[in-house]
Amino acid sequence: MPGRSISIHDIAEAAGVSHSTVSRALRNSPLISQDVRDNIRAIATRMGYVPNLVAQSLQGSRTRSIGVLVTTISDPFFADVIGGIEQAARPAGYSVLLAATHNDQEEEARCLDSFRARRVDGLIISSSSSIPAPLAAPGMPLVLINNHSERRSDALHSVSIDDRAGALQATQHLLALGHRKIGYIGVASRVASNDRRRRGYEEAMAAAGLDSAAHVRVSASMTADPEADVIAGRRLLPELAARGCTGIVCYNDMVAVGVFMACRELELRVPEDLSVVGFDDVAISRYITPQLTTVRQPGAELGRIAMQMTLALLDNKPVSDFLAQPLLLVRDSTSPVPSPNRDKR
Amino acid sequence: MPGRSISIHDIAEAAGVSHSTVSRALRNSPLISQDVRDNIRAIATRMGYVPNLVAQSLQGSRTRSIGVLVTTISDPFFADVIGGIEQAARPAGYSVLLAATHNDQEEEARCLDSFRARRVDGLIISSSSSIPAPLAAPGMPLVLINNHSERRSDALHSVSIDDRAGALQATQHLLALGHRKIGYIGVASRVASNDRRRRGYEEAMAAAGLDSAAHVRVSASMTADPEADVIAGRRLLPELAARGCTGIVCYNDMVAVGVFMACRELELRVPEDLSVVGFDDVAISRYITPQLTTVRQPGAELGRIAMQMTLALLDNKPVSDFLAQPLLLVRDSTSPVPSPNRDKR
DNA sequence: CACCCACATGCACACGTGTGCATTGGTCGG
DNA sequence: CCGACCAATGCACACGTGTGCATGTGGGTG
Repeated sequence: MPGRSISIHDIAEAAGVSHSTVSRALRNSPLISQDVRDNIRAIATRMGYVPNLVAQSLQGSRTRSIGVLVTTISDPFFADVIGGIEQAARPAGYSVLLAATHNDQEEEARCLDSFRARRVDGLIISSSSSIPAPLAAPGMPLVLINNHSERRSDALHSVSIDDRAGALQATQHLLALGHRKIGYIGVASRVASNDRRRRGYEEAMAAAGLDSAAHVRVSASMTADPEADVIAGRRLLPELAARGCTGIVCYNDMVAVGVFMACRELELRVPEDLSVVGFDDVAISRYITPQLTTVRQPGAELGRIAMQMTLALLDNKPVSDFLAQPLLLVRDSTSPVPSPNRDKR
Repeated sequence: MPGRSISIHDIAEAAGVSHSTVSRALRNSPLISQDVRDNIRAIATRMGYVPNLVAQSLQGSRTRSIGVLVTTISDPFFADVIGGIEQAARPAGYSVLLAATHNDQEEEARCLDSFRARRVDGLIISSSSSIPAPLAAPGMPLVLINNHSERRSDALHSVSIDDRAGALQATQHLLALGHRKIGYIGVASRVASNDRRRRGYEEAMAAAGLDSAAHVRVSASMTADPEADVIAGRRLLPELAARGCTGIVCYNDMVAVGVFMACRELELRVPEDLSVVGFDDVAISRYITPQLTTVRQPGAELGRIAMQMTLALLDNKPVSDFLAQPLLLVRDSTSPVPSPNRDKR
């Protein structure tokens, strides 16, 4: 029993005016004389008045809140994204409602229903599953992060990174170092972005006149969890190593971590025996040994931009999709291909 | 302009009844005859009705939402906590409102004001700064995570880990391995928990009749950021190494990561030359080389329990504080103290 | 036939806030 | 001195939902 906090009616009674006057005074309306305004504001602070945002939401029909839907919070990349969103939302007076679907279609539907029921003003979705056909109310701003699915509707916008270009860049880096047998390890739990990255890899290989089909491995697991990514890298590397690959392009940094673990088990040295490139530039990539060469994907910035885009849409300003250009960070996990000392089995 | 979604009035008109009947029918009230109930429900789904939760919140005075205040989202430990909270909140029909103060007192006040204005039903705070004197409305459930500050009020509850016992255990582990000169590296940005962990370390040292005062280092930086923790470990290790320490107890895993980096720069081998113990058991601790010996602090579980405690408080059920017992996970970053081959400077 | 009761439904208010319109009191100009 | 205009404030409604109470209707019983 919260005891019901005080409202403008209480203030009105205390000041001997009507509640309308209080409402106007608090909003600094010029209709109210200066002294009455001051008096009311003083009484309000004295009584510890805190405006009821749900009542305001009901009367004007906006809640000044946005829903953020994400696959999982534990993944450091998503955590960065959420951080960026929150950081941009607060100064604008918006609150963020957070929900995590764990790649579960039903769960996702429930989350969206909840957001709809709460009448969020906008929606930011950074989840890989297919965008639900019955979107939120048409006209509600919807920004997708890393899920630019061929722009089917005019109402949905996207902020994303150029996955294809990133993977292309990563592969070209390995090619420039002299690697010829280069593998790709991906995950099926993020279908769309995985496909784009794989395609970037294949494109670079094809341009160099190299075969790639035999060196692609994609984990079938559908659980979108950093742990699952690590397991994927760890389990899929051995086959590629056995096939003589000297370089690996990974779907993301967590997969690369798994590759590192597999290498230790196989007693392969990184980068002497095997060069590894990651994707995302998650914090962890600088903390492992050797430090990971990776494609930078600025999570916090993507989140911030998505939020700003949402705000612009709420103002009916025109916005255009944002495609971030990836940046290859060369660190210590890649080196020139080893000379013909092919003593490995 | 969202076009104003349909309300129970619209359904009432379509069904030729009053809005009260619709309201009762949708809530399955036995007051309404079965056939009318079915008819109304059918019309509702046909029209795509989605109840307005803000109106419901205004009328009954609960929002079925809880505010979560956290220092930073990027820190993997906090991310785990948030994940646990969210996971427990959804099945109970609660939404979580997320905000991050970055150890900024003013920002924290603003966040709390926002939560108050939004009339959240409960509050979960996992931020280290001092609890603001003017808490939320008295009677509002408030659960603190890892901030059990001497239980000043009867209204605030806590879920936390036994920091002292954890650090004690970590230190005893090193002592059992024969280490005598053991250092502690902490951070000032999380005052309370850092003090408790330091005390556990000192207690273990004192019990073994060893000096500890000279081997304690605490980073003065107040930015609560995983990056800052890494920097702290990296910057503070060299002095302790120079003083001949063979074992280090770290405030958390991120500090340990920093220690690892410093060791590489100093060409110290872990664990041969230096044994390192972390705290938290963040995912990253299993991914670095060597895998980190650390004290497990189950973030997701703490979050889940905090949420369940909040729910119990909302039901006016009695709850008691929860103090999780830490568990030492011995991995590869600790080993017996090196024999007298003291060739180090 | 009258009365009572159960059942089904509508009326009206409450929740807290914002705002269009009416009302009042005062001042100024003609 | 009277009308007109302006400044300041109150009235009343709206937003969408839930619920106490009143209303109405039908059937059964005395």
